Amino acid sequence: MHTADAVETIQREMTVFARRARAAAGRMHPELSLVSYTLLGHLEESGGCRATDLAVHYALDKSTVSRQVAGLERAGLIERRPDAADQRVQVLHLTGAGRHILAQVTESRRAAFRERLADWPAQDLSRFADYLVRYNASPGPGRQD
Amino acid sequence: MHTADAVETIQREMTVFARRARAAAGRMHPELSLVSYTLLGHLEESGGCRATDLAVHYALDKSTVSRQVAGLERAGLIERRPDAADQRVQVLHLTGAGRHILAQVTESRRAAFRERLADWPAQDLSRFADYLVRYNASPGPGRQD
DNA sequence: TTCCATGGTTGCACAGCCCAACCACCTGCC
DNA sequence: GGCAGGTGGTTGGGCTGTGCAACCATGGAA
Repeated sequence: MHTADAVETIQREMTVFARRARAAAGRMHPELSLVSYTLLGHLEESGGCRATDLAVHYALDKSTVSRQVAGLERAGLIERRPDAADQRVQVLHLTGAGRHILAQVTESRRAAFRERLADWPAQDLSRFADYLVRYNASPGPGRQD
Repeated sequence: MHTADAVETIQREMTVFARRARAAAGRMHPELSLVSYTLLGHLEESGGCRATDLAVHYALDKSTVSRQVAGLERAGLIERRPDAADQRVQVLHLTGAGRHILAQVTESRRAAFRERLADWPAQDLSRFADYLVRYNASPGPGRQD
């Protein structure tokens, strides 16, 4: 495959994937949208952070994050803790329930991916993962984090 | 990288990508949403098809496609032609303007991807493209096409 | 001819998003 | 101290994309 074709293909396939991912996530886990899942995952990974951090990391408007966070708190999946050093700040943390749901959804997502990738040779899997990381890590439009 | 980790990584990175793609596309091309772009692209590629075909291919509700198509027609980017064999059917075709805009957006998207992938070795590009095709082609949740 | 399937549209509701305006707090400078 | 400008967060308003359900028109088979 020539380089130009490869770039073209990557563009098209990434787009197709993006077009489907949200809907697929919604069908798989009606209880936790793709957005919520992502935010929860980030909280777990970071061990708690501010709403602004989430907004910056995901290139979302702070109002969007604010409403998502409000929803997640209403659902009892996260809690806000005051920051001792700055009264404006609320540090967001997963609750037990949040951690539980996140683990469940992660597991079922993982199972779906595993099934889908079941017949891939290990080396291909590993390379694919590497390429995705490299792609997402590269600077580009829509990447302000 | 172990297989389990690779699967985990692929899941996470694909999700991150999906989270960003729509917004990035919107920022890059306010005149043509990711959805419209995708539909136009499919029309170009297929040389004209029915709304139902689009809906099936992209796992969208037919009402969604109907509205998208209406918008694209209003914008003068596509036209509907009656199907001689079935009076219910409207075959959708790109107009000259549609072809023109699609080419522009494709080119600028291609440029963005190219820049982003500029320092990738050709072999990696080609393998990455191949993996994405393979992934998208595999059956899985959210894939009814 | 009658009945069901299929292609498409419309009404309705909802999620996710952004922008702008706003409040509360922090920080630096006078 | 006190004011100005920056920062974290919320709220109001509006748009797009989406699905579901109900509907209409046409096609096709019993």
